[in-house]
Amino acid sequence: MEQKAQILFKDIPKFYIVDCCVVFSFFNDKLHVLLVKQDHGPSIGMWVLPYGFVLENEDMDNSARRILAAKTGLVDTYLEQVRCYGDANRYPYARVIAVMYYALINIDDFDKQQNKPDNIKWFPLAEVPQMKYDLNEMIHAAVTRMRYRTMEKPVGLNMLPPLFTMRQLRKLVEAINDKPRDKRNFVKLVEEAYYIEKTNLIDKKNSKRGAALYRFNQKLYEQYLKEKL
Amino acid sequence: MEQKAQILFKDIPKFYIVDCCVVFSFFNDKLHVLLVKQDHGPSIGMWVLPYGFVLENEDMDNSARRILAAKTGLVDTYLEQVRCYGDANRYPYARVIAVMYYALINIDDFDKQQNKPDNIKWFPLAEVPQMKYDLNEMIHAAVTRMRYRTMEKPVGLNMLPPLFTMRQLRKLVEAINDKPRDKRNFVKLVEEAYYIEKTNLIDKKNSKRGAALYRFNQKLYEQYLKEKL
DNA sequence: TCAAAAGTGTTAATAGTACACCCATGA
DNA sequence: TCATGGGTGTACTATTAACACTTTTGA
Repeated sequence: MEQKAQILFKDIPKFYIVDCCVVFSFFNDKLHVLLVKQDHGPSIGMWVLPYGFVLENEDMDNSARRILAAKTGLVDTYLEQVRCYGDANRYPYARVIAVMYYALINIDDFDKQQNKPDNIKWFPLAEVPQMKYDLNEMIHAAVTRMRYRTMEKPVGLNMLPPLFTMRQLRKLVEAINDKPRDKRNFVKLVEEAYYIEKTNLIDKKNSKRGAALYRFNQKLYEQYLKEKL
Repeated sequence: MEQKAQILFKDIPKFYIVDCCVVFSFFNDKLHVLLVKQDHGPSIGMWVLPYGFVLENEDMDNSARRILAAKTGLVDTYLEQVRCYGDANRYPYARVIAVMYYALINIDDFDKQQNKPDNIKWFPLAEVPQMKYDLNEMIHAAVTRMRYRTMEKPVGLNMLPPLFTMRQLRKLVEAINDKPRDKRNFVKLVEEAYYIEKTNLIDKKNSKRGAALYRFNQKLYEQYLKEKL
């Protein structure tokens, strides 16, 4: 294989590749994005997206998972590639092609982690600072894609704990779409999505009266998908 | 810059990058995809997507345009990146990362071109052959994205001539969504999208009575977008 | 006892779907 | 004169949006 490749790929240029992650979480009724303060290199002191080089023999998606785990400690997170940024001059120090992913994580899982890097910080989406290169554009593209995907599939639940109240869910949807929802209409909407099942459990942390806890049911979701056809 | 890069990027692996194009056109009331019969290399004789290596100092999108122009002769085509395929073993002869685009072209413009390569062929979408690697998956992803995009923006018109009849437009939409439309309801839909303006011109090629020709009006479209807010 | 969040139905407006006949023309 | 595709309106259904009061309970 190596010899064949040498003939076929003679004089073909090669490129550095980085995976960039736009990591979303939800708390204080707001979407947040995780940024990293650079501690070396030409952007030292600047906020950037978590990134890392793709390695030899490493699937590109796995590379993104590795980079994500390095900053958050989390594995098995929801991760989706958005697109690739390949302009010749996007990064001034070398030709580096960036493949951008977004991840959806539950902030409780993140908070539980030990030994988190101290150069990371959650920014509310509306307060993300101006960054270098095309990083702000990346976040914008990630938000757009995430919005679309959360309408199409219930992946937004990755930003909530396994048990959540109707209020939490509504606030999440409001934050994702940056638009308030009528409380009663929202309940009806969720009831139609019957794969979000009401449990007998009551959350007493956020109200005196207590609120019913709901959870995602995978089996019911598969049934729901079949019925929708 | 080169010296700095040598320090920063010491021991970082580099990769070959190809752009792949899923080229769509519309004729005989069907969507078609352009495939290329390989005339060299390990897949000789097989149908593949038009592809080519990204060059040094070439923006990745421009690379896709160059590749597209080589097969179709067309410039200024509608082109959108879909995503990047980066599994370590996706291509067995070397680590090659593919960035996939789709293009929408008007078949009349294509047919007008001189000196077209003779190893290319239009396949109706339903008759695309089984191909090597992840190429069929790429087409599927391109169709999905193209469907979504054509609902969101009138980019599907790139597959019609500048002047088109209501029937052509309806057949195009039917082909894109693989679903028939009621003729009368469709007219109402297009009338609401008032940026598709009726001209005084009549097409007599496809019917004895003659059919009104419509065209896209960019100014009206911008106005429409403003009003939609 | 009262503040704070939970829970709960009905009506109006809008958007989408179903459906069938006459028209103009060239062959 | 007739076969072919062009053109047109109305009624029904489904979906979405608007809207306000009562309940529970811990502090």
